[in-house]
Amino acid sequence: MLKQPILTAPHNCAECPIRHQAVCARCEPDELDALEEIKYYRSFEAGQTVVWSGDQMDFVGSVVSGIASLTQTMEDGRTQMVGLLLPSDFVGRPGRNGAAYDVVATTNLVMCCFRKKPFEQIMLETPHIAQRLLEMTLDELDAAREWMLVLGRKTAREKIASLLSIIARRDATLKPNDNPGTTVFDLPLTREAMADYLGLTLETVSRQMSALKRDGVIQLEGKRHVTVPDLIRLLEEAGDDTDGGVMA
Amino acid sequence: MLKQPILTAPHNCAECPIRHQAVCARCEPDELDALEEIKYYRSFEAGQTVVWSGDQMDFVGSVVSGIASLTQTMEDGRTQMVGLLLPSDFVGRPGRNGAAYDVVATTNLVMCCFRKKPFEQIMLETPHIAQRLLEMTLDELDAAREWMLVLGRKTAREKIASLLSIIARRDATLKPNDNPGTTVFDLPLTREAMADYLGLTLETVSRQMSALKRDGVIQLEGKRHVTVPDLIRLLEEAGDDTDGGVMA
DNA sequence: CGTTTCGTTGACTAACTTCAATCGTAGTGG
DNA sequence: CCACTACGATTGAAGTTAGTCAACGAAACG
Repeated sequence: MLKQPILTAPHNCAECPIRHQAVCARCEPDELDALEEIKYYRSFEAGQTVVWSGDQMDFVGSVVSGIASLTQTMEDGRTQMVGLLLPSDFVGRPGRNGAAYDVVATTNLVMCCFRKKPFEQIMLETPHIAQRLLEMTLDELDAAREWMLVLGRKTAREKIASLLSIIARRDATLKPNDNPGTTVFDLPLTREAMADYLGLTLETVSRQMSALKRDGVIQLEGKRHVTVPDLIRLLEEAGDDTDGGVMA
Repeated sequence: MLKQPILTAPHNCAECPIRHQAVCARCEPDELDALEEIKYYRSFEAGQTVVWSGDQMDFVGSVVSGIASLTQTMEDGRTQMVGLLLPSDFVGRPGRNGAAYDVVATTNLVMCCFRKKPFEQIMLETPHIAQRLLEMTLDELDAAREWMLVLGRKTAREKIASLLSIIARRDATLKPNDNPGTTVFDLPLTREAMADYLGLTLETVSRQMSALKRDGVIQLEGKRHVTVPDLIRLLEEAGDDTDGGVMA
């Protein structure tokens, strides 16, 4: 595994990078104080498992930095990634004890955790938190459903293009546009993780990556560094509606 | 299309069949009164579209009786069902104007609708509603993620068995167990709808239904009436974890 | 410099789709 | 009442896509 720097946790909410996106986004100062009381940071190295499916889970929390994945595994070993957790995403389910999925750190990861019982209590008293959590959950549901279309109906090539689009779009909103139309990013996933996300084998992922490269849809430097010369072209390859409209 | 009786709407919340499962489940009498003010019933015939993806949606609501489906369609016509809405399920998203999916009545359908703006207002003032909606949304998210495993990793035969399991399990909880181990139900979906749900072609659905019948996993009378002599066997065919444990 | 991990590529196979013919039942109109 | 049609469903044969098995390549680590 490539050595990555271990990121350090912020010292308090004021300097927290996800302060205005996470479950605490709408909290007033006094509400934040209540959360500070029950919060602690945890760091994980790439590859570490944060929670095992079925295990007792005594905390909930937010991804502060790094990427984690939610995966389900069948008895015979087939696995499907069912969620990709980016900074500000929420982990855990208030009102339930056992974890439903494995949570694995895909990169080095810092999480802001809240002890579950007190968090549930605070949530009852703090509509701002419950409202924000509802909003985030609805967004996740939309993302999951969009992914169902990818898994159920798209070809291998379209699946790869869809995944790259998502990552490219996210990076495009994060970074200011240096070159208009051109997008550059590093894949945060191994070929195997991509395969688990897309319901493919890693060989098929590799082949389709090579095909997209051969056809000029993407450029690759090393295994992970991707350049997208024409984002519209990539979206067309993904089979998404591109004709000017806002994405669904 | 087979003629079905048009179901009539309940007259008030007290006699509503979904009173204790829907978004209003935890409401106090005075909270129900507020909802009664802004509610109205709508009926749809099997096959009718309730909402078109992208359209303005000026209401939210609950399925009272019947079944509806959420579907996404690509430009070239490929469609994927992304949700199956059963009685008590919630339709629409507070805080968003456009519908993200097509909502189609699969059977005759009665919905309890709330005008959207006032509903959003009531939700802000009524934690019982927001809490229940959060809980329901988390459940739907779990269902969507379970479905991602089905779509991404299961074989055609396992997919069919998974769908039958879900319907069988639902009917088993609804009806008291007449014959222990034996489950009987009517499929609420055409072969094409099953295919759209499972990310298959209708031919493959038909072939695998025949195969499951040939192998004695299910019995068929007509196209729709299904008998499952051994539910455990069906669950094994679905590839689900059956060894005594609680389902994930 | 060997070892490990991740990725690529090739040959072959299996699973599912596509195209097409046929069946059965329910509703329709002569 | 009975053909006629429409629709859903089934089945077969051929075609395509992605999976499987296997060898090899490249970079990083100790």
